[in-house]
Amino acid sequence: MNNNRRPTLYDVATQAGVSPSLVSLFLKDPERISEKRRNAVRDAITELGYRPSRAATTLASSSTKSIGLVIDDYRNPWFVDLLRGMESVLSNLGYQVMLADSRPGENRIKEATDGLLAMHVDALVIAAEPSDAMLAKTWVPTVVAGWRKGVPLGADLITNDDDGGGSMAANHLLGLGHVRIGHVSGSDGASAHRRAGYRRAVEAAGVEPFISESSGTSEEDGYETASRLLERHPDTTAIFAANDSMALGAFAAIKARGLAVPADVSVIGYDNSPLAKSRFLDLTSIDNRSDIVGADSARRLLARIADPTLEPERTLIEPKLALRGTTAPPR
Amino acid sequence: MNNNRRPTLYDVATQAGVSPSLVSLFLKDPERISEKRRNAVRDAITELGYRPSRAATTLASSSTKSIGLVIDDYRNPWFVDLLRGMESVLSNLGYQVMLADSRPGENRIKEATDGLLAMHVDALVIAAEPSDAMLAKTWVPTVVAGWRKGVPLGADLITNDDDGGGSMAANHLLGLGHVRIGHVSGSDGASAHRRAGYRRAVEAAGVEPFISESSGTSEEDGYETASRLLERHPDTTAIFAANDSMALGAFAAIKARGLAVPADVSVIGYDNSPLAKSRFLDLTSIDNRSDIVGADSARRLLARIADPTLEPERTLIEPKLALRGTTAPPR
DNA sequence: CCGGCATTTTGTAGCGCTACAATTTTTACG
DNA sequence: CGTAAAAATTGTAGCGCTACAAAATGCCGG
Repeated sequence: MNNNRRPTLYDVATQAGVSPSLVSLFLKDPERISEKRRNAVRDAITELGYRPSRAATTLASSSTKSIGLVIDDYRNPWFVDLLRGMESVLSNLGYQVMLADSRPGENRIKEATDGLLAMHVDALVIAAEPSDAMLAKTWVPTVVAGWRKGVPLGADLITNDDDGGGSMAANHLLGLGHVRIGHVSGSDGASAHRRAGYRRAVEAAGVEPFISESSGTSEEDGYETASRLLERHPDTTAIFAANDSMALGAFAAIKARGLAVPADVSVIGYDNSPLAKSRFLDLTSIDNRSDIVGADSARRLLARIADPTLEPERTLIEPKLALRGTTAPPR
Repeated sequence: MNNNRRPTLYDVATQAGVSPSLVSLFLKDPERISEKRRNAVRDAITELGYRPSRAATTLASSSTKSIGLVIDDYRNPWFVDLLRGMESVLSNLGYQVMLADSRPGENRIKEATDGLLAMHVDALVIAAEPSDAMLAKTWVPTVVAGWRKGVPLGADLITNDDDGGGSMAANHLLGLGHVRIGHVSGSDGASAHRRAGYRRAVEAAGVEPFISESSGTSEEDGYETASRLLERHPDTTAIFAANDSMALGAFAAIKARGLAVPADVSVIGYDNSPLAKSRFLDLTSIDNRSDIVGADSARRLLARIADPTLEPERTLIEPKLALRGTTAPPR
């Protein structure tokens, strides 16, 4: 760190003996200027340690080539797949993804969104529970990713088929021959859909649903809820947990009762998180394909940036079973 | 989304019947203007759906009240504690933290840093392996958080005492009465320090170190390395893993040999990650107190923002044992 | 060696905001 | 009431960059 002020494009221009416009041109596409000047400018930039000011660029140009992503919690790394999915279509086009989390527990999702909009993102992906008010005057194309309670105005919706995934989980257990299948459910919107799918599938098979509902979605919630379920239905041979963390809690509850997975009780989770993929846990799970959601969101947004008159759409992404070692036929 | 262009401060001023300066004043501190105008401005803002342009604010003012944080990988949620630690001291002061990851495997850490600097962050925390070149002309106060290989120029260093933590882990096991203590080590800088601490502690106790070194730091690496260790030293009664993920891998290796944790083999990890805290895994671990590193980094940066002539410092943060159920005396 | 055209380079005017000095309004008090 | 001091409000000049039209330069055949 040097005590002089940070160099500007004008400093570079002076140093290289060219006009500021030329430096600007260089920044946008070095190929467009003569080799002689190009070298001069490049050298000046290196020598001065110049870095363009994004603020100035943003202000002077209408597009920022960046897309905002609002997530609810960094601790829930499911968003990483979403992010990589977005980047897979955006990076080549020179777009950047900017991330903001909503500071869980503080309902800062509006603030997170505003922050991103304040940075002039060209478009927005909201992967958290949005409110209508938030979306009313966004001024940029927006997609809501994942299942959400509200039906937001003017935004595309790219949704994981949590309902279908719930059925898929239940059908997997039914297919293995289980008939006493409990469901450990959570409190969020996605859980509600997974629960509905589960219920539909077991009822279609003529089996009675056992649902134990929690007030949260954490491992601890999973533990308590699964304990309650096993208490009430000691003959349960399989548990479908609303997400992988809760499945881990269910493991703990099963272990606490002296039972084994999958010998006594099969367990299937949801999200196909790193947890599920772990060699030690080896948890059968439902993969909701966030990477595809991310890529689709990005494509949709690009389309709406190109043509803002496009009508909002709604897309459903099919989940996939990730078969591992925690589910087996009943004894 | 409305098709008109996004409103500016001038639109608000016109709508509220005041000067732009007044609106600017309102934005900085609503208390400083008369109640009458304050209401008029507030109403105009709501009605127009106005959001200040951060780019313009940044450009017009010298400080952006934001601090950049460069991490290596979003998938490794250890950074969350760091982030919260920073926020705990910064939020009250109106500072914001901006995050960028280095896109693991692409060595994009310079790009991440440049991106943050392009946004005019007032200061920088680098929680990834920095290169000297990167830091040469940063123009802003910088601290490097966590242990790193290089000795960077002009930056503060706030370091977890990984060496001390390694000793702490070994001493915990020695204290329980173990004498055949293996160490499953990883490939990064932090691992090297933890390894050195382990070695020092066991040698001081007159016990022979068994170290099995991996080429990575993942769960899979932990599995392979622990398997190798148990192969060579079947009488091992305790394993110290270089991080919690690798500890999970060690669990898998122990289970694969038909042994139990902690009855046959005790396991201690490092990082005190959510994984370790899990009720099911209940893993004894070393907490490297990233929250404190974050808070200290923030404080240090604030001091250097206030007085840029301050000399870089080096601080060591003491780790702490997080005692749980995977360590016990040997049979 | 020149016109005519393509290519490269430059000047000018903002983008939306804040700093700060200047001005106007309000308040306090003799 | 008048006036000085305090409080509230405003005008002006950039911050560092890009867009775009205008100017300069290079290149070609005749």
